[in-house]
Amino acid sequence: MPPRFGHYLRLLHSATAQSINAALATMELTAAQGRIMAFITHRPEPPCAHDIEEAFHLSHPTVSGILNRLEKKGFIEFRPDPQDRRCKRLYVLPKGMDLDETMRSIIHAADEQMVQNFTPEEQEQFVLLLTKAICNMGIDPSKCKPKEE
Amino acid sequence: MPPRFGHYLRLLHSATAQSINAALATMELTAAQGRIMAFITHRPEPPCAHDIEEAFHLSHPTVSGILNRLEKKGFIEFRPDPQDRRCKRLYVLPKGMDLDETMRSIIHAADEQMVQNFTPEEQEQFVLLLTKAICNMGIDPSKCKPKEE
DNA sequence: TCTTGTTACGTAGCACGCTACCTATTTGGA
DNA sequence: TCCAAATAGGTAGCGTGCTACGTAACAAGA
Repeated sequence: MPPRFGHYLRLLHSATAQSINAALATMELTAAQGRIMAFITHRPEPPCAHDIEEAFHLSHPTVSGILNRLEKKGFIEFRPDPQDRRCKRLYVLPKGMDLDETMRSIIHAADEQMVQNFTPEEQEQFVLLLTKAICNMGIDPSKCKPKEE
Repeated sequence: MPPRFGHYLRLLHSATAQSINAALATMELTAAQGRIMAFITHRPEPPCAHDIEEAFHLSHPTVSGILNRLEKKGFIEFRPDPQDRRCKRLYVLPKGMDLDETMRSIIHAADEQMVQNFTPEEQEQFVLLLTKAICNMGIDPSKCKPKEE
């Protein structure tokens, strides 16, 4: 029997994404939009699009599309940076601030559900194996840290 | 520090998908198309679209789109089932057969790369934790077995 | 200064995943 | 038999991911 890690990875990833999407649907948000809202909200300084590309390891057209949808829905606002006119700084509007706590708890709950019956040692091992595998695929997980900790 | 399993999962999944996509690009295939080609090729009987939906846990419009692209490229062929006119049976054409070995080795190589420096115990543990997490998200991994084994 | 390279972002176009809604066929019970 | 439910699949429309290409602004060396 071949390893089939890729197969299991795909199953688990899509299951969690769908779970989060379903829970966030009531507040007009998707999983991807929620993760990025959390990132912008909890930054010490208003980030620009490029910061999100690095933190989430996404291409810039992908980020651009998500930000445009967030702006259209009134969750965030773009303001030009006077120091560097190439950057659009991202500001969370009140409508976006309101969602923050509920949204983060939903995303957190999905993580908890995934490992609900894991022992603390298993959880630790799971993170260890995941990060090790990510490194094997040529990505530095420490450079993709959406939250400050 | 929160668990952030979802974040790592997303990173790892997209990294492997991109790696496979890059390797398969020379033969006009994507990762999703390759996995489904392998499934159809190694079935004892020609499957129908519904078999693929179950094996990969995908919605039927998703499967339908991938199959249509495979047909357009001449890798597979649809033939109506005389017993049940609702089904289109999927037949691999010679052009698709030719790719099989190379394609499977590419997909296998990505799995190997992911766990290249894992001990056999770590590999076993990784599969165990992944399947356990998949069950926690309400999916039965044993019902999603793309290959016969 | 000017030119060249890098950086931040825009747009086009595509694959893949979904939900929602539709048709056609089969199946099973009254 | 006939009607209703279940099943297989189609289409529309959208969000998320990508590559490839273009533009504007910044940065650094000749």
